[in-house]
Amino acid sequence: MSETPRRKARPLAASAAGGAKLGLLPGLLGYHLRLAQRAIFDDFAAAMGELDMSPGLFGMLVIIEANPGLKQTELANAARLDRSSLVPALDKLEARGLVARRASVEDRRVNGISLTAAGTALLKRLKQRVARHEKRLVSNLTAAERETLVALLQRILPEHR
Amino acid sequence: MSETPRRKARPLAASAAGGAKLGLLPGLLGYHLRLAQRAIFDDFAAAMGELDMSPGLFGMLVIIEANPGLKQTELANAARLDRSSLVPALDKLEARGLVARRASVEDRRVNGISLTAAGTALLKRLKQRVARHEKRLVSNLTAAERETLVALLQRILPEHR
DNA sequence: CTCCAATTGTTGGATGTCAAACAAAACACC
DNA sequence: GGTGTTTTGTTTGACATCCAACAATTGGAG
Repeated sequence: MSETPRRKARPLAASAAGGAKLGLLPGLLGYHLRLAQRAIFDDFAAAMGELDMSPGLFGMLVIIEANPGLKQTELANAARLDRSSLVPALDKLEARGLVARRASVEDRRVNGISLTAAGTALLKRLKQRVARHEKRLVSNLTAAERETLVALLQRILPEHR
Repeated sequence: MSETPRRKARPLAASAAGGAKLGLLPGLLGYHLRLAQRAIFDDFAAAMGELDMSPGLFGMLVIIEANPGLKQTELANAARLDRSSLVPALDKLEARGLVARRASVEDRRVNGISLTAAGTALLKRLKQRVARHEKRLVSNLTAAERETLVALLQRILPEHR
C-alpha cells in the first residue's frame, strides 16, 4: 500500500453531465476550455503515476532547469504564480530534495533557485512521461490540427498575456 | 475616452513570463490551455463587475434554471463538481437569495433546487453580460475559427468526458 | 550620512476544490 | 417485517491559490 494520494481519475460520469440540460453553457468557450483542461489535468496525473507530480510543479522544474539560479520572484512570474503561492510549492519541491534555495551573497534578500542532482534526474524521467502524455492528448488530432488549436488559443484575449 | 474597459486584475507581466526561458512548456497543449482559461476567467470576473459572479456559480444558475427542482447530486454532476463542493457554493447562492433548497416530500433526503424570483432576475442580467464577454473573447476569431476551436477542444481526450 | 521608498521572501486569512467519513432516510431482500 | 446496503446531503481535513500585511534588506534623495 503506497501512501501516494492516489488521485484516481473521477468516476467518468457515465457520459457528460448526467442527463441534466446545460442551457447556454455549451455555447461558451470557457465551458469547453474548462472541460478540456480538467481532462488534461487528470490524464497528466495518471501519466505521472507513482512519481507524484502535478502540471504546476512540473512546470516549475522545467523553468528552474532552463534558468538556473533565478530568484523566487522571477520563478513566480514565469510560472504565473503569486510570489506567496510559490512558497509552499517550493517548500514541497525542496522537501523532496529536487530543488535548492541558496542565499545570494550580493543581495541577502534573494534566494537563488536551482535543481539538485536528484531534481535533474527526476525531471528527465518526468519529461519522458510528459511526452507520452502529450502524444496521447493529440492522438485524435493531426499535426496541423494541433498547430491550429494552439494558434487559436493564443488568439483568445491575447492582450491579457 | 477617460474610462478604460476595466482590465485590472493581473500586473500584465510586461510580456509573457518576464524574460525567463520556458523550456518545453510552450510545446505542451495544457500550458496554452491553462493560460487561455486564466485569461478568460479574469475577463469573466471583470465583465460581471459589481454583480460579483464567477463562471462556476453562473454555470450553476444556468443549470438550475434549465432543470428546476433537480436535486443536489444531479446539480453537482451537471456542474462537474463534487457533491461536497456543491454545499458551500449552494450556501452562497442561497445566502444571496438567488436559489432555494426545498425539501422533497416523497424522499426526505432530497433537496429540490430552484431559482428564486431574484435569482431569475439576476440571471437575466448576467446572461447579457456573459454574452458581451463571450463576444469579446472571440473578437479576434471568425465564426468558423470559433467553431473549429470548440471542435478541436472536444477531440482532446474525448474518452474522459 | 540619513531617512524614506522599493524589493524580497514569508506569514496569515479567505476561497474553492477534492476525498473520506458520517447520520438520516430509503430500498432490497429474504 | 426486520436487517443490511445504498443514496443524500453534510462535515471535516487537506491542498492550492489569491491578496494584504510584515520584517529584513537594499537603494535613492537630499
